[in-house]
Amino acid sequence: MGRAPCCDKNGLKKGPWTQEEDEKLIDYIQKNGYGNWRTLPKNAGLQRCGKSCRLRWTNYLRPDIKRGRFSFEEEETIIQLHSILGNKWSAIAARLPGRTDNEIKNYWNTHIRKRLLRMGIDPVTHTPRLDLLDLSTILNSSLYNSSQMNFSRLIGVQNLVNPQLLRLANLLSSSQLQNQDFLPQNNHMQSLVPPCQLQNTDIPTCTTLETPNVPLSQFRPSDVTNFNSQNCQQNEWKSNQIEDYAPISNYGCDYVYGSDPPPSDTSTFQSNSSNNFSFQSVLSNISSPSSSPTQLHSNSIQITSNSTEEEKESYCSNLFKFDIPDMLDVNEFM
DNA sequence: AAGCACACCAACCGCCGTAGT
DNA sequence: GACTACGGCGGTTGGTGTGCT
Repeated sequence: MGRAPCCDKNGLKKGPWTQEEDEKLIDYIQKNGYGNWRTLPKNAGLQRCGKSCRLRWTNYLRPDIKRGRFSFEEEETIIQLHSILGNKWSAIAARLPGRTDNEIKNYWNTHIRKRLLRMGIDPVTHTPRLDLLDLSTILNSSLYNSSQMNFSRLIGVQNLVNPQLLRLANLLSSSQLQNQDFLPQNNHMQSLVPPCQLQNTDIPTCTTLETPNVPLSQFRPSDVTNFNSQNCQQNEWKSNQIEDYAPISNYGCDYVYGSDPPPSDTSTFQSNSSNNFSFQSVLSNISSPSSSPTQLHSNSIQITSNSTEEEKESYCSNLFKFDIPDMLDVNEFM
């Protein structure tokens, strides 16, 4: 059944808060704390509904709220977290001390989202907006028909493939995804999209660590862990080809699965004997935005809170790229 | 100066999950 | 299990400010 409105329409004020109301609310909470929002306005002498009081407190009056412009580090953190969490503003806000979900949401919608759109990047999927491949191409390809098909492998190369297709592919293969051990440790790249299918576009692509729209809780590091490069050479991938298609977002992907804690140098894509990504380390990296994110690229631009939109945009272009030092490293990753 | 369009952001709305009865 | 109250969340709205013509 439907719920009653959170507040009676009789006599309860709406709209912008006055200074007097703010003072009443602050004074009451300082003396009594905030527990029962339902009864708080009455006790505090406010003609507001509890919901309105809670919102005013959590989004504006709370003493630990940091006001003012977002720093570039904060902005980058938001982008990184959004690529993983999606529109989970409260979850993102939890990683940005002093910022509220509402503030982050507003900032995303008014600044970051527009910038990404200008860059041709879908702010929802964090991938280029153009559909690079149509479904029939994928479904008719050896990729789909392969008896050893494992779409989860594509997580590591989803930068090469339309994410919508990957979603569908993952859906189709959901039964396979229930089994973490189905993937043998050899012959991994057998069913990857051949480069010839990927050369139809020069559009730089980017990706997120997580398959778009797949809840974080459903993401299994093993999907990526099982992804390695032994058969990469079969596909005759060349480093220049990869550069054409592989500007994956850094998004913490600098780290190597299994290398927990993360290496201190996150400036380039890392690869070591484990050939693994560490999703945990990704998250821990994200939680530590102080780790000099502006050093991600050698041609990085010095970004400050005073940087222009163009400078930020330029930097964001780099943010959506992987550094791929050479073919060897890429193979190790794959 | 007036009118318009756009940007920004505080606040609201409606839905959902959970706990209590 | 059904119902209700409540807190929390994400999407949206609308008022205000700003810049352009």
